[in-house]
Amino acid sequence: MPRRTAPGRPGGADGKDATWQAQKSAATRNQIIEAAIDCLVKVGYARTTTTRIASTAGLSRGAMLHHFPTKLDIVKAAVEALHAKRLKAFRKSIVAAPPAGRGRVHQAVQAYWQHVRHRLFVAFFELSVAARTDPELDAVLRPAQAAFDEAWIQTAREAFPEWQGDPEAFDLALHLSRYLLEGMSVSFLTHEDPERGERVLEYLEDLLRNLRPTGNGQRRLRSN
Amino acid sequence: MPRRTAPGRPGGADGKDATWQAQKSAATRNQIIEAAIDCLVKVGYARTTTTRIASTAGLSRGAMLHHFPTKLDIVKAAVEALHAKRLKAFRKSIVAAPPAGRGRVHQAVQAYWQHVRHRLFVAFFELSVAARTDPELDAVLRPAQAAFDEAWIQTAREAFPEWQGDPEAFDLALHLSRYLLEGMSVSFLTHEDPERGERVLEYLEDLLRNLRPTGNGQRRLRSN
DNA sequence: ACGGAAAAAGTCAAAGCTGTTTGAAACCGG
DNA sequence: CCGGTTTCAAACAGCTTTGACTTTTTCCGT
Repeated sequence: MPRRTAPGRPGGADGKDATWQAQKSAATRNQIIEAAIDCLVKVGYARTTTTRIASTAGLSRGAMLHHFPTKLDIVKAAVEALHAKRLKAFRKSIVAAPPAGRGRVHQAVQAYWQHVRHRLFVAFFELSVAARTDPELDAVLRPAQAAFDEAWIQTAREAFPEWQGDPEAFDLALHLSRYLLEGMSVSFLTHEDPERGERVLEYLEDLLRNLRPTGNGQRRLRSN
Repeated sequence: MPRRTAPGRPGGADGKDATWQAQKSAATRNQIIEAAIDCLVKVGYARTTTTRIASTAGLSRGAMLHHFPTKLDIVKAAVEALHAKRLKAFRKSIVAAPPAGRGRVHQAVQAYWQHVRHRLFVAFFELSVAARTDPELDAVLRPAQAAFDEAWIQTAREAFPEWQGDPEAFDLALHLSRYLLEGMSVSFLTHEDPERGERVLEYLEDLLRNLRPTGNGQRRLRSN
């Protein structure tokens, strides 16, 4: 019977305090994961090499490879950590919304806008783009993304019960906001100066206020 | 006095028919550029190597390097060709819009939607993402992108004179459409199945119809 | 203190990439 | 036909990356 906690398990997972060594191992793994996310943001996926990750984490490549035998193992762990952090941050910002009034939509839009401006989104975005042409990475990212999307939508449903009377409007509002804000964020990331988003953000808030169900299940905005 | 047209100049640029050799040279360069764009779409920027471009173009790497001494030279030529093609395609699709009525907004939205779904947009997108973390590439792409944006906006202004009574509304409509459709396209490129865009496209058309000036310079949609 | 396990570091081979150089083939005007 | 130019192809050197393997150091229970 092994006498020590296996590497990778967080300390205390078996109900007993982990040895210092096991805790140190878990801390090193976390350090590597943080370094990987850092590299994704700073130099993009293509230049996120095992050499650069190890250097950023402050240990040798050999040491790093002891914890994660292949680069894909690091990427898997980074994807998992990334999505957990993003979901946690999103939940936290959503609960800060006022219970009613104009400020509620404003806060929700600002929350998602900050979400897509965050370095964690940049890291995720780099992985997404690389996965388009990398089947191995796609096989890792796709299920994780599906799980994230499911949890994200569930979080939004719970946070905005007043919309559930009109699921169709809610679905439209959710996707409209997501595409628009992610599109704007990507534009600012790649080639635009982030100075012209405010008008669009205000307009989106107006749209969501008009889309919001009024109690009779009917949206106010009508086509010409 | 040189007796032959310099490589790189299109045949007939000096007012005389180019030699067959010069035409062949121009055709080879075009072949290389097409191959580079193909590689960007198929394998992404990071894997678009000189080896792969030459192979796709159907000639040796040495031959290719005779025409473009460095990889950045190929990229520069590809960026130029890409933007010229995208602008041409955009202009062509815009003039197909009906002169008035509901169909006008529909056609304009469909035109831009097809534009951002096209392989040329994918190639441009790959370059954009790579340029975020590559100063050398950014130095090439940024001015080209600025010129493209300028020409694109000018094309839109000329194609939609009825909006010019309300430049603010036009600017909002333009950016709203762009961010939304590019965000949706990027989502479909990277991780989503392209099956849920229709509701959003219809909604965008409604928004644009509501934003369109009615002659008294006032938008119909109002905030709560 | 000791032996075994784990963590850390160093080394190696293979593969691939880029830009440079050299050589061969094709083209063209005199 | 010939010499010069252009296009094409091959070879080379230098660099970087990855995963595997070996060695060293640290840690821990007996």
